[in-house]
Amino acid sequence: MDKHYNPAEIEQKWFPHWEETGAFKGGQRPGAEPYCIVIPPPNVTGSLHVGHALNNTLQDILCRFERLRGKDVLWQPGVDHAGIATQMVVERQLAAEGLDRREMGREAFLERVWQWKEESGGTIVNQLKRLGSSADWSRSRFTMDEGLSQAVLKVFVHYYREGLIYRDKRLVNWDPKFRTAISDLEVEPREVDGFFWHFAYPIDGTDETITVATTRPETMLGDSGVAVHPDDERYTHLIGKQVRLPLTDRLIPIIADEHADPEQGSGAVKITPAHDFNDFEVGKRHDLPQINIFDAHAAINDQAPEKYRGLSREEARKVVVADLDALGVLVKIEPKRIMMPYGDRSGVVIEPWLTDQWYVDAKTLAEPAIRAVREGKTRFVPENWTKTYYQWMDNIQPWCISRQLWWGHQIPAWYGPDGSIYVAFTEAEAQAEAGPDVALTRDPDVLDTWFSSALWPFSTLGWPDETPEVQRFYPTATLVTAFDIIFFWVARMMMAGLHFMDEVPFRNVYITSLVRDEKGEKMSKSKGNVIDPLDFINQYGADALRFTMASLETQGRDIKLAESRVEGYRNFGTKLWNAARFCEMNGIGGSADILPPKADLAVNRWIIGEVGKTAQAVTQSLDAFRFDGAANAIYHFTWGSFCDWYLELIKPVLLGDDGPEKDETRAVAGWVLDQILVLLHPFMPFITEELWHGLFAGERGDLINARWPTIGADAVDQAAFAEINWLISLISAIRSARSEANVPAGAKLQVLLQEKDARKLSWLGRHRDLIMRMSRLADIAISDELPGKGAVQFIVEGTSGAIPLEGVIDIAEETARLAKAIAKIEGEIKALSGRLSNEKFVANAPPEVVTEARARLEQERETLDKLRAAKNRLA
RNA sequence: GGGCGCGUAGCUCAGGGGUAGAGCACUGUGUUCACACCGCAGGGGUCGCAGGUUCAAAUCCUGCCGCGCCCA
Repeated sequence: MDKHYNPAEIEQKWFPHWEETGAFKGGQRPGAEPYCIVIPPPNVTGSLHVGHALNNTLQDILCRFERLRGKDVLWQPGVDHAGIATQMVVERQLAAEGLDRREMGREAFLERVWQWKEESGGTIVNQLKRLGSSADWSRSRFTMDEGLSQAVLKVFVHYYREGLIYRDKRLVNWDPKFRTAISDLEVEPREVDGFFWHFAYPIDGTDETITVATTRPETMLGDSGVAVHPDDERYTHLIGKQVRLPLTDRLIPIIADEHADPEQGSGAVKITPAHDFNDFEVGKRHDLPQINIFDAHAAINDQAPEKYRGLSREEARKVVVADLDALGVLVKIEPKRIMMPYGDRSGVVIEPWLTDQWYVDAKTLAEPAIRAVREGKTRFVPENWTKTYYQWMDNIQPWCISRQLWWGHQIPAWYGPDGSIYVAFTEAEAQAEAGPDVALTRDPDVLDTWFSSALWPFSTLGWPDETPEVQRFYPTATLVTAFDIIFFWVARMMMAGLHFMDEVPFRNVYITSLVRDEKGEKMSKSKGNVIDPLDFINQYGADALRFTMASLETQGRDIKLAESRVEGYRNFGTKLWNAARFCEMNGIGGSADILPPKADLAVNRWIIGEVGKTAQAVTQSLDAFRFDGAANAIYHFTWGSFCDWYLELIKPVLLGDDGPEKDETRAVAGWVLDQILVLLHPFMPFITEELWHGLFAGERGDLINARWPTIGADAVDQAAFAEINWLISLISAIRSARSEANVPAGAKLQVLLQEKDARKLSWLGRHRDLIMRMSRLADIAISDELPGKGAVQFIVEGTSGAIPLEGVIDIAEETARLAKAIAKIEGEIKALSGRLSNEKFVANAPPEVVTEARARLEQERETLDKLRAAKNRLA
């Protein structure tokens, strides 16, 4: 083995090996329980960010864990075509070449997109591989693949025929930059500085005016009413009268509607049904005309007076305000913080716009999806996300699925000259339905990307074909994803899965934490605080990054990712590496056996028990999705128990003469190291696979296919546990006493122990040399009398001890040290005896708590006596 | 306005009625043939505040203060 741990070298070596040997392939263990995770498909335009790194680390931990447990694991990977994002990227490229998609035509443009996808679309997949993701890459899918497109087609047609998809003219969130509709979820409301413009509209046939306030004055060109609250007495007399709308000279009614808030502004509000979601509803209630004054670019169209036509929203606002001011209609302008909708991709202000679009009847589909969670068929972890899911599902709105883009699944709908609609699998079928002489034109729009993502858990497995994978792996076990796509994706998969597969798409939904930067701020490009996980991989290795992610992944709290943690876990890798090297140097190797070797020595029996406890802790934690708990358990065992104690405790045996003790110890040490490698493999796959091979020359296959430990906490040998615990405490106490008395590290001293207990004396006899070695002593003697002056004293597990140090001890300092220990223990005794003398405590507390308190009190009193005696000896 | 969550050691966070924990940072020290990306030893916390429930509260309940997120 190399003297130094070099993550980069190891990682390069093992990933290709695993892929080439087919270790990631699902369906290899026909007799075993299937276990399937579908990857949340990253955007084809994407590159690895910390969110992906976290998410895929956790998925990989689960998959490797279940593989080691013997399940037939399929981690289904793939990539999403990301309609708007991808079209943007390619359009930007075209623009740089002076080209425009509309000029080149749909077909040529799509060819360009595919070309781009082939060349640049694989970036994120390679990055996921660098992380060590053990997905079955040979089955990788793309939402625009032939098979997945078939699934989309089938779903659309079926939904349509069942009346779950329909075409409707409604207000949509219109993105004037991309000139497409987007869904509610793609709109990002932001609070910005704006104004409230107050206008006094003249009331027809009177000298009165009615004042309305608006944050969007230009929309007044499309006003078709003014609303007041029915109970607002200030305006009761005006209801039913007409306003002469300035600039347009149109007459519009004053209506009573509860939408008008008497507390807001003047209490009267202008109604623009074609350009505001609330006003749209008000307009419908009162049958007001919907006057659409914008074109697709959000410029003023010919519904407005000629003067304003062709002006942008921003220009129109200035001109309208100026003109109203000139007419004396402008009452005042009030600065105000207002909420404005922005497109999450385009960053421009979204325009509520009246268009024909396709909708999914989400409300109907949501019902079974809500029920499935309520009945526990799908479980959210952490559980509180269930509420978020219900809250959205209970208030779900029709889902606008058409997008005025070219990149995506084109909607399988054809229109006749009279506007009649034919939805079919093919054009021929539509034609057949329409009749031979009807000229059909296909709907040019494509579907929302999430429409295809919603089918991901079954479309990737081969549906609509009845593939063996669909049979075997649906429903999938666990979905690992972030909370921000519970609505976008999780909910929609639930709906589609239940509708077409008649079964939930996954049993568990594990919602990961959000990764923030070191200071707890959300990472964003504009803030410049984005951490590139690849930097950490390059610097510290994928294993270190993965372990960091796992150990920081606590349920329900954001992750603040600090480089120091990554560095620390790289150090952990180095520590393990060196421990393995030490084993190798001492003839310790792995074995092909999963059960612990026979052991007589207490240290060996002890460490086997510790492995059992650790294996149980890691297993239980992973079963409960407690990634932090699992990572910490294996970390502490490896570093704290194995390296710090076990390896030190067995050194005398290893350095001593050959014989059965040495053989046994080598066998146990090798077995323990094997268990560490298996337990750690889900977290740090590369270094563990490397060591697994480095430590065993024979044939036992790859670690990725090894078997998870079968022992648990029942492997603990109480006698060995007591003995080794005593040993560790004694060594620690001596070390501590030396250190506190500032004894030079090199000084070899004598220790005197006052001990009569036969069991402890036998332990002492057995470990005498070891204790001397590990606490740097020249001699250990049993003595009835302990020296006071000129000695450091300590009490450990009921044993008094002293280290004579003629002339070195500062008596005052030593007295103070003992006094401090006495004071501390006196406090504890006081608290304990206080509790025990409380009748109610003795009567009400569980008996074992009372017994334990009594035992502890006795122990503490004994220690106190010994501490006092030690202090007295100093006097 | 509705919902969710968080305030525990200098920092980052576990814990969750019955002895306050970890990692990092810090301090001292370095003998030993795995490891200075290390060893050994150590300091450091009225568990946000105030009430309540209980024999017992960091933990459960209520209110308040501070911080964050989601939805309207």
